Amino acid sequence: MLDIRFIRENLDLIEKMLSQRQMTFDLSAFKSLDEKRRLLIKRTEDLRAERNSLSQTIGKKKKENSAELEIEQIKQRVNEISEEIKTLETELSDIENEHRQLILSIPNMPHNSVPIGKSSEDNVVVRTYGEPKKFPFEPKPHWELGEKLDIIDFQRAGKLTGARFSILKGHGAKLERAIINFMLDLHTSKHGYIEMLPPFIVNKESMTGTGQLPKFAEDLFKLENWDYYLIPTAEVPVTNYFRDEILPEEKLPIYFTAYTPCFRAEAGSYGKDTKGLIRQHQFDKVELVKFVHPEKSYDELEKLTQDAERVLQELEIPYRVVVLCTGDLGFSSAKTYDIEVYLPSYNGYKEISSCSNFEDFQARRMNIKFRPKGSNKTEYIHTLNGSGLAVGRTLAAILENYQNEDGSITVPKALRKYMGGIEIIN
RNA sequence: GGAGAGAUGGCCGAGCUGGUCUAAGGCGCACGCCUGCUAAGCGUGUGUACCCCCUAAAGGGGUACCGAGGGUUCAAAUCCCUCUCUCUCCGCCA
Repeated sequence: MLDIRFIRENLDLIEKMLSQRQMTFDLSAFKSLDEKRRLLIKRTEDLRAERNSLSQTIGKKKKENSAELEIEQIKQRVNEISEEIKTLETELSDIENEHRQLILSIPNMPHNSVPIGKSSEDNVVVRTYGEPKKFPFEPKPHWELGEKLDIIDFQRAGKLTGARFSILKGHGAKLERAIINFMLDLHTSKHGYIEMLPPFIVNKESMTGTGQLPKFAEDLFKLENWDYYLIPTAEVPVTNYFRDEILPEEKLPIYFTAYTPCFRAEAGSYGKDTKGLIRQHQFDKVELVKFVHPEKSYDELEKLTQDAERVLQELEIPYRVVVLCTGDLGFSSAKTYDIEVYLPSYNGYKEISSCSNFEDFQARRMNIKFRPKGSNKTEYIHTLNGSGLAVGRTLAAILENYQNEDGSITVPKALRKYMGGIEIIN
């Protein structure tokens, strides 16, 4: 959410931003609605002020034992005002609702270092790590490797649930667990994050706080008969942890990491990545979340991205980092780096982590502030998050990058102690 | 699931037989004074959101907010209803 006054005073900037994000938005509707709203507020508030002062007068007159008739006349007048207020209030509440929905559906302003572009094709590669391995044989995609080794079962998952679900079995399940533990240990012991295991179900307020609602309801799984949703990412419960709180400045920055399954309906993704583990309705992810001082948030974004990259470095898997252009940038984000892992089955790179600085966009929605030293005023903090990493895609990347000619998988050195010393899956 | 108690500003905490509540008091914080230093003391100021006026800046006025939403009333932190959450006890349960 952007500041209302900022929107009002910078409509031309907003318009430019929206077109850079490839979005259409009726700003003139906002303008007239905003003016109407302010006019109505003024009128109702003036009437309320009159009612309040008349009511006080009645209290005083009663104490002074004034004439009943006089008091009755004032009551009569107040009743008339109240009627008028009631009419205006219904009108106003409709307008307030519409106004709020409009503001909540305006995306964040991109940082000025974000390249301008139309789509993911205009994203800019920032750095590349490692060289894609040259296989002396034809490498297989992870879904073939996984099924042959009987460590991933897509068929029966379809029976149990439906499309875009999978079952990990035996060493596949163990590898998933190993990856999760490896990532959590790395971030807690080397990067200073505090581990959290949050609820996997949250309410509407939390979804609104991080920006999934009201705009992206169709991407979420909602529980029947409850106003609760399955989380699409740990970002939602972890970032909302401090909703409606004022944090002491000396506590900043605060780093959290959390493993959770993630549930995504992804209404708009039919036909994309239909094979394998890449796009599932349920997948595991280790998330990184930061609450930081506004002046430090861009330094923190660089550090957070490096923390996520470190996972792939330790696993010795090639990747590259791209900065998303305005047309590909997420709704709430001011700047995002994607980490893309090398996948032989794609003959290229695939997103495995998305690291974003939301500046005060989420903090304003969630009302998370801090009190700067030497000031009585509060300010919004900045929030960031990034995957550290998507576990399913990491497993896929390991299978594909560590495959041998006979279809067996060499376990990356960093994971062996989490795999009970197993060096080869076959 | 049953019975009871509670939710008030950054924090603690009074008010809860409706009308100077314009939410006491304390702590914390900020500024100033005082004191060789420190501690203590004294004074002043300190919530959020929105709207209006004024503006270079400062400032001034108003409305709403005492867990959330309704209701009664000229007037609600205070009375009534519904809901949420927390705590205590009982029941059930991995």
